[in-house]
Amino acid sequence: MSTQYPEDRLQKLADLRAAGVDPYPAAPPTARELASEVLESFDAREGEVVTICGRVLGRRGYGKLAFLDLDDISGRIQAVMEKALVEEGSFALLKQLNLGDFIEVTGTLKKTQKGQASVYGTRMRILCKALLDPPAKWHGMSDVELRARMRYVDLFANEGIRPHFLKRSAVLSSIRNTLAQHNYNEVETPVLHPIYGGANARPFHTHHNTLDMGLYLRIAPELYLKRLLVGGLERVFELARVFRNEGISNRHNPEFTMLEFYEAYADFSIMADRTEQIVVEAARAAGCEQEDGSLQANFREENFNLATPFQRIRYADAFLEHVGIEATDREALVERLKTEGIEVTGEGDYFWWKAVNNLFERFAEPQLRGPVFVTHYPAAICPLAKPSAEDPTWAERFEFFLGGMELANAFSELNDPEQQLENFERQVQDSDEEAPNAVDYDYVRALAYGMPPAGGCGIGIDRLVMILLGSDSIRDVLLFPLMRPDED
RNA sequence: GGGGGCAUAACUCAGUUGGUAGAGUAGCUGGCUUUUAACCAGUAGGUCCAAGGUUCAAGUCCUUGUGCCCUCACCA
Repeated sequence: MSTQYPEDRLQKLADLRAAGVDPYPAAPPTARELASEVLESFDAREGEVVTICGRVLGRRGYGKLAFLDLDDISGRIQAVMEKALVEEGSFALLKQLNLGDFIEVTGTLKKTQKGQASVYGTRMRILCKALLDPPAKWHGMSDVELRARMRYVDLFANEGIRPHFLKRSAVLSSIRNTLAQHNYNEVETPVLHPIYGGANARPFHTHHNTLDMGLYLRIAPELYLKRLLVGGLERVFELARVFRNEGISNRHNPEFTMLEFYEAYADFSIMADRTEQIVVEAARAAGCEQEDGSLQANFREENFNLATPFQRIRYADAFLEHVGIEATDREALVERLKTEGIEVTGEGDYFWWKAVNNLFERFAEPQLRGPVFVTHYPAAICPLAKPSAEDPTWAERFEFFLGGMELANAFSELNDPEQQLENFERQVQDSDEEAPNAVDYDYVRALAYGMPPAGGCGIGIDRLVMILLGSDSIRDVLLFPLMRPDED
């Protein structure tokens, strides 16, 4: 990107400075009011003098009269600059004004002849001179690549984008509120991990110079959060940015936000209750509430009713329904795996169930529109979950599906250090390159000091926001999705 | 990584059969005291993504590369 600016802009800058006007004044404006607040109370306040600050996004100029549209976080208000009314020098500033500039207007609240509530300026001050033109006012900036690369332009040039992203903020606040209701504490754990774990994913590598130490960007905060349970922090959560060195798609970004929360003396079914509440409150915060009080999300031309309680079905039942075979019918499964071309890549339960789960993902998951909790996953593929007491074939685990996507994953946390060590060692032997690279012995030692029985849950926040806001692509809910560098 | 598509002015887009590059908006100059996509007149603005190739002639056809989008695979 060159730093060539249009000559006329540079000329205006020079003219302003020659006239003793600072195009980038330092002093913050005082007693500034928001556009929408002024407009809401306009009738009662007509005749009052107010000060408005904002970006000029519209201008309709006449010889001795100009209408300016000022845009701020709250909305838009029209300023009218009438030569007869403004103080010496302010009107001349209009000559140097461009769309995109930030200005401060002080003036009287008054309606125009057409009845539009406006600020009739008596004084105008340039707060920031823009050197580049905003996009065409009518079409805005619609190229998806440009919008993502230059989100700073997208946000002011396209209507509805700021409210859209503010809804994501509202969802995050709502999540914090919901967890606070249950006495959770927000914590921060390391992003730089010497050993990566807590999920199956390829990590990003990095390096610390002074310690001459290889590090990974975390793929999940899970193992650190559970160390906190060992330490006696009974209810903790982290809104964690995590990093996975994998493909990019309309539902994958290399860095994304995962909520993980852990609760001592709880189990996976309590985590399902929490998840349900978090999703419902988030939907309310995102504006999914309808006139009849119901919560509806429209995602990819499909409607999802978020009425509680959400459906809960067992993995084995869903498996039978959609795959057509009992998940424990080994003979029939061997046949089916063969016809589907799914290989069992090793000896033992883990590899067997991995292959079986492949069938589940292929045939059952696409049918799970949600909201639905699928419970009791095969224990062999749940290295961090506690096996069910009634039948250790199944783990106390659920995955939550909504909009055809897996949104959450939770279990009763495994707190048997010897079992955990065994699971870790088996994972490391797995030839799968996404499996953890080394046994986290420190985590096993932590468990050996005793971790209370607990439930834990992870929710993919970006995907939740996609569904609640009806965004087809994860890039539409990320302010700055990862892009290849574009030399221009 | 496989398959398909797109790339032209700051922005949004036209560009015919291969024949000298176009519009609207924004910008600039001038006019205008009630507009709200203001209007009127004038003016300026281009590495047609990049590099090759075919051709008398390429924005247009071919090859390769780059970026983005869609889709499949992997994942959350």
